[in-house]
Amino acid sequence: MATGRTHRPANRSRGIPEATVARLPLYLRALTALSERSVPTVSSEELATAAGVNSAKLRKDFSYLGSYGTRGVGYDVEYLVYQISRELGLTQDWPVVIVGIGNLGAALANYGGFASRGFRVASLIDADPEMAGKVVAGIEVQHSDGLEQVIEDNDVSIGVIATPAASAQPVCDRLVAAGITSILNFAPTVLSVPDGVDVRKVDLSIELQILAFHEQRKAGELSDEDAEELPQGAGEVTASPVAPPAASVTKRGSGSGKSPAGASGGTSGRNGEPGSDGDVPAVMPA
Amino acid sequence: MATGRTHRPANRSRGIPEATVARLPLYLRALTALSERSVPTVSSEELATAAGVNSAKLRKDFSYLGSYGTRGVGYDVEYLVYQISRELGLTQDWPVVIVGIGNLGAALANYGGFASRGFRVASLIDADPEMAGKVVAGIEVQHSDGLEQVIEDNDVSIGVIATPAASAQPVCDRLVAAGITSILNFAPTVLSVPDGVDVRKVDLSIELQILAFHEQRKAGELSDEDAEELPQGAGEVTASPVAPPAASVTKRGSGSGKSPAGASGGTSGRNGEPGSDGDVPAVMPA
DNA sequence: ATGTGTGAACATTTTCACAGCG
DNA sequence: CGCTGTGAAAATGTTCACACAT
Repeated sequence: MATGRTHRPANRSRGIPEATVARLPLYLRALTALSERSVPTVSSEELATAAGVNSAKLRKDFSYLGSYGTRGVGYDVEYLVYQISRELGLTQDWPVVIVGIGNLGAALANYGGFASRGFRVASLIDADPEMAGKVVAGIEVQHSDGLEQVIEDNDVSIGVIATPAASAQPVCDRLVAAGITSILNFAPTVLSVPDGVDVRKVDLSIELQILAFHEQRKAGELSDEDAEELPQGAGEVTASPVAPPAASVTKRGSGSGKSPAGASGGTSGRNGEPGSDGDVPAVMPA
Repeated sequence: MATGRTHRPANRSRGIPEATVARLPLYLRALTALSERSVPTVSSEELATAAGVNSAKLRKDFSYLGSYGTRGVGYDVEYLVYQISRELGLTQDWPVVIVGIGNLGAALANYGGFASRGFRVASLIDADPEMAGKVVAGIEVQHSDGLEQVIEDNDVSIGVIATPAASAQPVCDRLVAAGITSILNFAPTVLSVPDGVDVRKVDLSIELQILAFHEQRKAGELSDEDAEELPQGAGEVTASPVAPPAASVTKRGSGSGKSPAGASGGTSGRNGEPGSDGDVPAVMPA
C-alpha cells in the first residue's frame, strides 16, 4: 500500500473502518445542506443531530480522517465538505452505466443525487430493442450490444444493475469482463464476481422484511401470536412457487397506534459479500 | 423434518441479533429458490453459498432460531422456509402504502418481491392531483388527502416514502400520526420519528458513494492520487447548490481492467438510525 | 469555558474449531 | 463419517469520559 504519507495528523494511517465509510455520505449530506445555508461552522453535536447519529460516533469517525476540527469551536463546514468529498473520491468524476431501464432504472437515471455528487450517467443500457433510442432523463437509451464499447470509451468503472433477477448475473459478467470493478445491484440475486470487484446491493423486499420482523415483535408483545414451534407435520406448509409461504392473517388484531414495549431504534442493516449462484422468485420491473 | 425438538432447543429465548435478522431474508430467498426446484434438503455449506455468506455465519444465525437441522444431513428446505417466514412475520399479510408515485414509487409498486412475500400494496398515494386516478401496477393512485383514511381502513402499519426529499418529513409525520409504526424511506433525508417507530432507509446515492470510496482506493494504490491535505484556503471549495463539490478529473488515469493490490471483499454497509431534521440537495423522481 | 480528539470500557458480530448427534 | 450446534477467541464497532487545545 503506497502509504507514503508518513506525516499525518494522528490516525488516518491506513484503513478507515467500513462502518465509518458508510456514514461519511451521511455527514456529507448534512454538511452540504449547512453549506447551502451558508453556515460557517458546526459542532459535533449539531452535525450529529443533522446526520442522525450521536456525537461521540461522529467525532470518532472524523478522528479516522484526521483532526479537522477546532477545539472549543467545532468544524469548518466548507473544509469538512471538501475533506469528506475527497476521502470518498467525489472530487473526481465517476462515469456510471445503468443497465436495465425499467421503472427502477429510469428512477435511478432521473435521481438527482447521482449527478449531484461526482457521478455522471455515461449511458443507459437496455436489452429490449424497443427501448433503444428512447430518451430517459435526457439520455438516449442504448441497446445492450453496445455495452462493452460504452464502458471502454468512457472508462467506466461503476455499473448499476437494475434488470430482472434472471438477467443480473449475465449482465454482471459482461460488466466485469468489460472492466467494471464496482457494481451496485438492485436485482434480488446474489452476484458472483471475481476478487477485486466490489458489489453492493439494495434489495427493496429485504428491507421490508426486516421491518416486518420488528413490526411483528411490537404486536406480539402480549398477544402470544402464533402457536409455538411449528404447526406440526412440517414439510407441507407451502410448496406453491412464488406464492406467500403460509396463511394470511391480514395483520395482527391490535389496533394501529403505538405499542407497549419500545423495540424502537433497531435500525441497521448490512449488505453481504459476493457469492455464487442465486435465482429468485421475485422479478424486478426491468 | 418434525425433528424431535425437545421444545425450545437451546437459544431462541429472546432477541435475535440484528445482524442475523438482516440476513434471514437472504436465506429465505435462497431457500425459496431451492424449494421451487424441489430440493428436499441443503447443507449449511450449500445454502450459505447460495445466500452469499459463509457457512459458519449461517449456522450461527440459525442457532438463534433453534435447532432446525439434522446433524450429518442438513436442513429440510420446506421446514426452514416456514420457520424463517414465521420468524420474519411473513406468514401474515402486511398491507403497505406507498407514498410518492414517481418513477421510483411506480417501480416499487410493480416490484414483484413485494407481493411475493406477505406484502400487499394497499394503496398508492401521490400529492399531485394529476396522478390521482391513474392506474399503476393495477392499482389506482389516490390523492394524499385520503392517506389517513386508507391507513385506518386497511389497518396499515408499514409505509414506504418515495417522495422528493422536501416532502419526506411532512409525509412521515402524517403516516406516524395515522398510526404507522414502520417506515421504509427512499428519500435522501434523515427522518425524525417518535420512539416506537422504526425507520429503515435506502439511499441510492449513498451506496454509490461507498463504492466510489473503494474504487478510489483500488486506483490510488500507487498513483498517490490527490495532493495531500487540502488545497488550502478552504471555505471556497464549492458552494454551488446541488452541484458537484469540486473539480472534475473524469476518473483517474488508469486503464480500465483490474487493479494492482486487491482491495477485494470490502463489501458491507449499514444503515443508520432515526434522527431529526435534514434536508438535502438532491431531489428524487417523485 | 467549550467542544474536540482519543484511550479505554463495553457491546456486537464474525470466525474458529470441535464435541457430539444421527 | 458428516454436518450441525455452539462455546470461546478474535475482530469490529460503539459509548464513555476526560485531558487538553483554543
